Amino acid sequence: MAAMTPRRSGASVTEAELTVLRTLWEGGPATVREVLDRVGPDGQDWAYTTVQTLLLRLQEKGCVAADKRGLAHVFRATVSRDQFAGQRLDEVKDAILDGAAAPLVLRLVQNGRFTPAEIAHFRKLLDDAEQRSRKEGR
Amino acid sequence: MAAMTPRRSGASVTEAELTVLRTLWEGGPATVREVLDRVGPDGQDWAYTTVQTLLLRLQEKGCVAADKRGLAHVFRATVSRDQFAGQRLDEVKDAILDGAAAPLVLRLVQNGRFTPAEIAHFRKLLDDAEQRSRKEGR
DNA sequence: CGCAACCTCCTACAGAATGTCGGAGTCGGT
DNA sequence: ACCGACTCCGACATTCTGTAGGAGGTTGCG
Repeated sequence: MAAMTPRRSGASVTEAELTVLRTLWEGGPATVREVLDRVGPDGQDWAYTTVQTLLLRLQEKGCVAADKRGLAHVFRATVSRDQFAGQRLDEVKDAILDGAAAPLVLRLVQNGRFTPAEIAHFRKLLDDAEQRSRKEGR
Repeated sequence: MAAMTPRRSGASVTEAELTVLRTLWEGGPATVREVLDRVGPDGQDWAYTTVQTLLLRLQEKGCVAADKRGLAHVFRATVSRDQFAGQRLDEVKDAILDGAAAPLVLRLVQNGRFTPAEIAHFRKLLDDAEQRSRKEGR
């Protein structure tokens, strides 16, 4: 019996890692200890090295980068929250819908709450999209 | 050192499982052997029981159901492709963006290609969304 | 100067998740 | 009774995840 084929290379940030990543998005760059302090109030009772490992793995996955400040490393997210969500979104779109975006837009717009400004923005984007499809249409 | 905390209850269909699920979406209900025949051309050289296991696990996860036809089971997806993608979408939205849908709509509409009909539909939905926000606004 | 307080790097490990079956037992037709 | 197709149950090698421990370097302070 053959063994499991190697897992996909890139992404796939885990739950715990995501928790850490979120603290960076929400509170900005931080050292291991700072992250530890940030998640503490949320019930995460991790050991110092646990946070460190998580940050390390996140670094290997390219989601965070570290700068030296004195002897400590200051970690910062290298992808914005929106970019990150966008990647995940594309994975869903491509892996499940073969790239079809319409069903997702549909759901999002039907269930979501948006500010008038956001709605106006979307209208504008739709105009652009319409232009694109018209232009490429012939 | 404590062990890993139990994984989230519901979803989380794996790669291999998704491959199987897709054959059901694309080719309709099928028996183990039929699924096997469907994935063969795509390079998947699985053993009969492998497909069976995948289908079984998918059943446990509630994504497919089986009906008896003679002695064989005919499996069918219990969630549509769109529903499934929608769930995944919501996971991304909630886990990463705390429920904010706007960034996702933005990306989707900016990068996607849509037919005039789809665009018209989206416009309509935006009108509805606007109504909702207006009504609830005061 | 020597120690306490921090930090980093490397290694470890238990349990769950995944991918992949094998084999025993059952059912229907020839 | 035998063959082929099916199902059910169990198994296992790897990898992934969560969670650390411990050795060893820095540094400010009494």
